[in-house]
Amino acid sequence: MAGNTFHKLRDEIENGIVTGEFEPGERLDEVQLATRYGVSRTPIREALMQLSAIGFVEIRPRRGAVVVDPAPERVFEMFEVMAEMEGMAGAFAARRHTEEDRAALVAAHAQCEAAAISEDTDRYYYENETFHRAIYAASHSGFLEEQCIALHRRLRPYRRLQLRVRNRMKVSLKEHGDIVAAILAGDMEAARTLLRGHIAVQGDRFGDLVATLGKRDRRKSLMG
Amino acid sequence: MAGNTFHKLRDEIENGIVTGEFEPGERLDEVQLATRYGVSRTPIREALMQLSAIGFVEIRPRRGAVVVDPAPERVFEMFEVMAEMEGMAGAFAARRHTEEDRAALVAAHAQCEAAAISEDTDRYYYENETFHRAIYAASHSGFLEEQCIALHRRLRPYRRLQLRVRNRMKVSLKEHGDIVAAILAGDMEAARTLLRGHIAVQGDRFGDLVATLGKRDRRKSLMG
DNA sequence: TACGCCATTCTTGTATACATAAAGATTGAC
DNA sequence: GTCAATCTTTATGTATACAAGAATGGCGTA
Repeated sequence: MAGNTFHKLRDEIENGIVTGEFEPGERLDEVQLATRYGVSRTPIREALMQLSAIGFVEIRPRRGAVVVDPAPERVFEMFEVMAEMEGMAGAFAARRHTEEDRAALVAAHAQCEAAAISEDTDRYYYENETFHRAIYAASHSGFLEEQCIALHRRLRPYRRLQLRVRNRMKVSLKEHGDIVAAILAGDMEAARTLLRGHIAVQGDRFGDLVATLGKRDRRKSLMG
Repeated sequence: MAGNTFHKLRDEIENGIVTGEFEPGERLDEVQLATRYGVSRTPIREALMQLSAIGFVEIRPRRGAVVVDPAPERVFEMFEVMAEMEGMAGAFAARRHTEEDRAALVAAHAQCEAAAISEDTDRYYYENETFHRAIYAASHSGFLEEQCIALHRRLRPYRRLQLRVRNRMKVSLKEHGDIVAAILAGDMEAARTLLRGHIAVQGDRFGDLVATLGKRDRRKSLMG
């Protein structure tokens, strides 16, 4: 076994949470995970410790680890902060982007457009992520980039169905276009405002999120 | 031993890093820590795992844990993000503060003023933290509050001498006054801008930080 | 004397064993 | 029949044991 099993396990379990394999509120049994991954409890525990520090799981003393199941208000707060962080990244990008950043942004936007035209939501989801990461990179703040990526991952379980909403892809693409224009024009405040609005949970998307959270709560109450 | 030794150890070690007992770049020997705290290596490792997930320590495979020693640019980036996060909290606070928040803010500001008048930098440092936490609380975003507190802690090793700079306390107090006014007036953008400027590393403070980092780097190079 | 190779030692990473608290079941009393 | 108390069971928390990769020092050779 390579030197850093716990690191791989951390990624593995985190991925399971992010993709919804382990649902919010689900109990994470140490021995069960250990047998599943063919290791002992020790590296499993170390992985869970790391995940608890990031906020993916909660470890209650003597009662084991569960996937964090934040209250709806907390999820809204997280989206709210995400919106501001993206705005921040956009503002920095507008001020600091290089020629390469510009090319990457335009290319990522074009890929999103292609995905939107072919109405391939899965592909759009992927290209959308590339687009946003291009903005983070263009901010030229490695720290901000990391923070954005981390928060983005944490929110992924709550963003799953968003793009399947009617017309969301087209609206999203239009917003991307405006964002690219603002960044390339070096307009910090426009980039900030547009990105904030692009991410923010408001209008229809508010209802979508409520529906998602509602489903989750129903399931939870069924399970006791 | 109570059920959550690793949790206490995590706080203990994190505190050691924050207060400078464990300096950036310092190696954290597992058995050494274990004997020091009178426990086995297991909970020590679990604590270190958590600290590595937050970014306080770095665990290199098969080569142990060291206190993270970020490059100067990274420290600047962290301050930059901190400034924006504080601005965010201020903007939210301006919009959402309640009567109790208002009272807490005014009271915290008064305590800062008292500390400044008595020229007690240690006390001002403490009251200043209370003041900023009052702003986080007034943002009415538990998530943002947590993020701000966490980043604030991470930056503490680099903020140590800041208030001892000539006149910094008076300038800081003046800025606090303007910030309180903006928040109480409900002026989101003024609160944001003022707090951003209050935290940002610029002008004299840039030099102070460079000096601090310089000292650290010199030490590091002496140690190989 | 300097450089490189090998052996020893030390430390980390993982597994297992043991202690203990919480959850669940069973029995007894009212 | 229901509730409660106790015992059993199960899983977590910690310690210890073992395996294996780095670091270190010594030895030999150029």
